[in-house]
Amino acid sequence: MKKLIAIDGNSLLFRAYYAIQTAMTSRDGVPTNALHGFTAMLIKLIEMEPDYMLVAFDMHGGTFRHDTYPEYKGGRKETPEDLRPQIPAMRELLEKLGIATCECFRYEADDILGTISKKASGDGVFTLIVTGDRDALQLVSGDTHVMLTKRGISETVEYDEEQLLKDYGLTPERMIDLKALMGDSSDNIPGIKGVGEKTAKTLLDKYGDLEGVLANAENEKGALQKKLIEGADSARMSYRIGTICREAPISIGLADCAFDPAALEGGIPYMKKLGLMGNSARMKALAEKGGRTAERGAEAGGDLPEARDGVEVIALQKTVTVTTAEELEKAAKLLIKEELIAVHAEEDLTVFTKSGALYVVRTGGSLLEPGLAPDEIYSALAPVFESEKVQKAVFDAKAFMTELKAYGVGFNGLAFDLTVADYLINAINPAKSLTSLCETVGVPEREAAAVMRLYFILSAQLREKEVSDLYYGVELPLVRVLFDMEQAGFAVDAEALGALGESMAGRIKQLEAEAHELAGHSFNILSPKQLGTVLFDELGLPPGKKTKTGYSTDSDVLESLAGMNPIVDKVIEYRFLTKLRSTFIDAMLNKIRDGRIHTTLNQNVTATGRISSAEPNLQNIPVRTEQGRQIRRAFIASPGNILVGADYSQIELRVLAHMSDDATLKAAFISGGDIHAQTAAEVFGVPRNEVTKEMRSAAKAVNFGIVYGISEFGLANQLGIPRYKAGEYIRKYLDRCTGVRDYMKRAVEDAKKRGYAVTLAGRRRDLPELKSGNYNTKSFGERVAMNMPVQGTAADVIKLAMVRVHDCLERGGFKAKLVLQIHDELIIDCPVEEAERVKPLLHDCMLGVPEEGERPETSAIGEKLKLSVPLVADVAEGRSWFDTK
DNA sequence: GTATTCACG
DNA sequence: ACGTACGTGAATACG
Repeated sequence: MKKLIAIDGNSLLFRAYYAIQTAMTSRDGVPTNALHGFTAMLIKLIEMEPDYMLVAFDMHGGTFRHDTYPEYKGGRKETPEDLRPQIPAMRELLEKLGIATCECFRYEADDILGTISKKASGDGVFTLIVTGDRDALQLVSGDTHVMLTKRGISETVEYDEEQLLKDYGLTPERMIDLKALMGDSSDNIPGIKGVGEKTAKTLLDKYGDLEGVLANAENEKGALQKKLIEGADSARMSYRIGTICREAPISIGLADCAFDPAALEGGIPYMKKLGLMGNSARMKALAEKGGRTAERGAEAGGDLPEARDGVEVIALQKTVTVTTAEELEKAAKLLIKEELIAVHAEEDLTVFTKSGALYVVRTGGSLLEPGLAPDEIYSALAPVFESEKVQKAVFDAKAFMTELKAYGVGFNGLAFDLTVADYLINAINPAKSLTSLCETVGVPEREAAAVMRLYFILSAQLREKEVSDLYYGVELPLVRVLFDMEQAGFAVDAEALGALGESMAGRIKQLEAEAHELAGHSFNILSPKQLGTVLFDELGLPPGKKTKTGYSTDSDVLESLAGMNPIVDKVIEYRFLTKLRSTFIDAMLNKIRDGRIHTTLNQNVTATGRISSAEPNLQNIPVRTEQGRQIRRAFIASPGNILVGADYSQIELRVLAHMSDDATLKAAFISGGDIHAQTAAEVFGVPRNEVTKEMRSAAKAVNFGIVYGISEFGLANQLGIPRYKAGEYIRKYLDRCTGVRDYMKRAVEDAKKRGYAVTLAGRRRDLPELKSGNYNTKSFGERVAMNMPVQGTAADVIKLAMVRVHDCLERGGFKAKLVLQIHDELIIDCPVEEAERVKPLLHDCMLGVPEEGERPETSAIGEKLKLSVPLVADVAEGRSWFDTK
């Protein structure tokens, strides 16, 4: 099927302009920041080998859709001064590159895209619309996809009907209804006032479409009913404004958009003139490639670049396209004999073998194009994926395993995970997609062929950075551990959780009413802006800190106001309770699937090596307040099971004691007892039995501060004491713990010298901040240089423990399963009869007892993580998470 | 989309 | 003189 790429020129330039704020100009002084971004994107799109290309532009001076409605005020933002000259420059460049452009009097770029894609569809041509404007999503169909840019233009998401349904829960046509209801402030589409995305979605789910919603207005309650009735006209107008025209009188046809890569050559001199050096080189390569392909008659592959940097490269020998069940069977038979394959599933499933064969398994399929359904593909290839003998390299193995699992297919024989390797090589900007990884590493292939190439390149980089043992010993085996934890999920008592929420409703209502009463009028307590007005302007309370946008109303400020006006306590409690309810009760209830919550555990997000949890985050379930902690009663063991939990005691301070080799700190841990009290005794120079509560809590703050890379200001802030006093504490601490003082100094010096901070297991974090001339940036870098090795080593320790626990449970034939990790804590859902054996197993693994027959890399990391102070882990059990303490 | 706030380690 | 504690994720408000 032929392919048209249709681009919204204005939208993309706008996005690129905001994404790249650095001032750049061409030789004759034209600003070029947006041009850089745009051409980079253009190159990316040309690499997709379109048959047709078109860039559409807005034409100003009133547009058809808008000025048919006199009540519509128009919503076009002023084009920034230094973006303006870039638009004609872009058009000139496109012309020289032989890429068609189009504008249409009284129509927007959107309408042109809508019109050309409809034409293409009629001619049996597939269209990819590229824009930053979500409005375009209404154009999605079987043969029209929309690629949206995100975070400026660096990331893109391609929407087909399925993806749209997944992200928005709506069909393309209903996207217009959604906008008609919720409006769009950036386009000045009014919608219905007071109806946001959530309400709009709920209404559409209930009544189908906009007219259905409006017809059923009287079925809704109170305020919403009123809004719907009063806003009906506004919504209908918004609907018409929001509907992209697909019959615009454009002067261009599909044939005019025919794209010839060889013609790109013509734009190179102009690109150089504009100062787009890097991009012009890439463009030139594309032009040459295009020329050659044209001469040879579009023969794919065959000209892979030579091996570089001494890295082994497997040349492509042949491409096998699989479109029928018979071909699939044949491919499965051949693949099962392979020792190593690279696999990638994005649009098509691709497999690249060690012998250089590329299999492209066509998914989806349509009347026009053959293809296979995912369940056919996966079940036919199941023996390959499930075989330990066929080793596999994958971009994101956990995601792939999750995909397979949805079709009941397992996965074994993980040889390499690119995302995890990339994370060890550069933890700060982990790759978001295979394509972006290819770009940063400079790999020309795509899909499975790229996975194979990257496998060789990244494994060499792991060796260079001396993180191979950490990778093969901990991070790679951890992929399956995390996958199993996600799949297992945490059992939740939905009724108990719901009841807890119900029980709070009355109090929340009461507090709200009381706060409004005390303010003398109703207002939104959760709006920092409105709350600030009430507290500081109307009630005359003294404002403390300020934020960028106005008064700060955070809990520090509110605490300091307590007692000055009874409203303050109401606000504090109101905030607290609504936080518990919305984040930890309502949101959790929405995430329960067959009685369990399945979080996603991210292995490549944090800069220090920790794991993070999302959708939902189970690592921040309340514990510090008694009322918040009640939520943990709803997190329970499976029927017939019990939860076994264990947490490390003071793991970061123990790691610090080891790394600094500080005599005082080490002695404190070796003798055992209360570390904060001991620190207090040292800092305040009193015997242990004379340490007061206040002294202990001050010492505790100092200990935290030390781990974070202490500063006088930070400690003073935390404790609410004057700076000189905080300085005194720190000096006293460091005078007593000279080993820590030396360590801090050394940590910064070493990081400066090496350019990165490093943990005991060898995990690195690059620290370009240390080279900065900016005091703040540099100071931040210094604190990170002190903190990362400590926090990161603690992460190394518990990750190693997780791999061992998982392995021991599996090999011991236990039914018990790890279900959660919270940085220094592990939780196992354990059959009652296994508990007495699982508890010591968990404890041993956490304390670093090596396992018999584990892989040598794991043992090597175990050796590196042996500390000179004892590790302590407290094990407990209970029916609910509340009880495992 | 960004800012603010707050939950956890 | 500068202006901060380290690492996360999520809900809400608002332009």
